[in-house]
Amino acid sequence: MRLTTKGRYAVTAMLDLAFHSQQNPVTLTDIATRQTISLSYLEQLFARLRRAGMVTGVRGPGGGYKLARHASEINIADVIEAVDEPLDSTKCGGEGNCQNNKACLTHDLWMGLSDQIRSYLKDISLGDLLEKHGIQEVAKRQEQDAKVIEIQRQERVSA
Amino acid sequence: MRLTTKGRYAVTAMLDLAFHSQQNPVTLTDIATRQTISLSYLEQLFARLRRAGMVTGVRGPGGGYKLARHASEINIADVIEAVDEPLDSTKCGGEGNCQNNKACLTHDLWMGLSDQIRSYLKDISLGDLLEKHGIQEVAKRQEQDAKVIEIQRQERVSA
DNA sequence: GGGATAGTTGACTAATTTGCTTGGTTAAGT
DNA sequence: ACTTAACCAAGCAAATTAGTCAACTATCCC
Repeated sequence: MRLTTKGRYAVTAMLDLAFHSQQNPVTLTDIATRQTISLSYLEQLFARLRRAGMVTGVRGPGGGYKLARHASEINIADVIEAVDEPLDSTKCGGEGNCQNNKACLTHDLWMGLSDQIRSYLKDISLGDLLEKHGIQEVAKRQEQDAKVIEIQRQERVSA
Repeated sequence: MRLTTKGRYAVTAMLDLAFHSQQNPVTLTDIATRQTISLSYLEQLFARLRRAGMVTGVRGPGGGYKLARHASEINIADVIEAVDEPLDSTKCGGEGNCQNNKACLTHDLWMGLSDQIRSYLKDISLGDLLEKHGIQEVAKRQEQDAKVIEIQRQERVSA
């Protein structure tokens, strides 16, 4: 289990998606604008999330992404593991043969620690986070900000 | 709070140190041999650990490193944060101005999550890990393995 | 004192990952 | 047809990881 900015981006984007895709699909462009993540990087992350079966893509106008399951049934650990590399763990792929073909301290201790963190994150769903106090206000403000940015963009285009 | 291989190396090395430095200081060469981590990489990690006041260096023959405090008073979170970069968090250094000078979703959610992981790791000390079942056996075997490697090295030198 | 041991420091490098860009193709709605 | 937006792929700059090399300093033992 690793915790990097990549995982953070994925969780943030999924959270944004969970919040805004109650009825209609949400475009990556919208998420990119609201969360200030580059569109193409989001595309890469969502390709993995889609392959992991966590989101479904809808093509064409009015399309975008939706959660494949309810927000309360998608946990943080799965999101992070979907975008992270297959987590080679140490050098042995969970074989426990990293040192002279036997288990090393890393395996017996860090792996246990890692499992505890994973199980901790598995108990937290996107739905749990959405219910947290204050999220609604932040998300609303981001919608407003996004509209302002959109208006500015259109003014630049028509100028 | 980030979790990468760098932090894992640091925890593994500190654990090895905690186990072997009951009486005498332990050289980085020994740790490098037992844990198969490159000596120079260990040097970099221990330079940070020393600056963070977690270990003390003893120079000269018979020297090496010792824990600055008792193993039960050194927690995992501190070890990881000592070797990791000053964790710039997002783009704002904890200022909460990452998006249009206001807080973003990342701040309100991921940061909270990160804090929970940190406090979780703060409750686990090196001493706790040492007491875990099975550690003693692994460490003993690693000592044996290290001796074999040393003998092989000397044979190559004298040959 | 002189040499061996061992920590300390710093500069430098190769490989990998991260985050992002560019330029497309394909499916679906209008 | 045209637009929208998912999907796909190659490539690239910056950061991070992991490791090398070389010089220097403190300490112990003979």
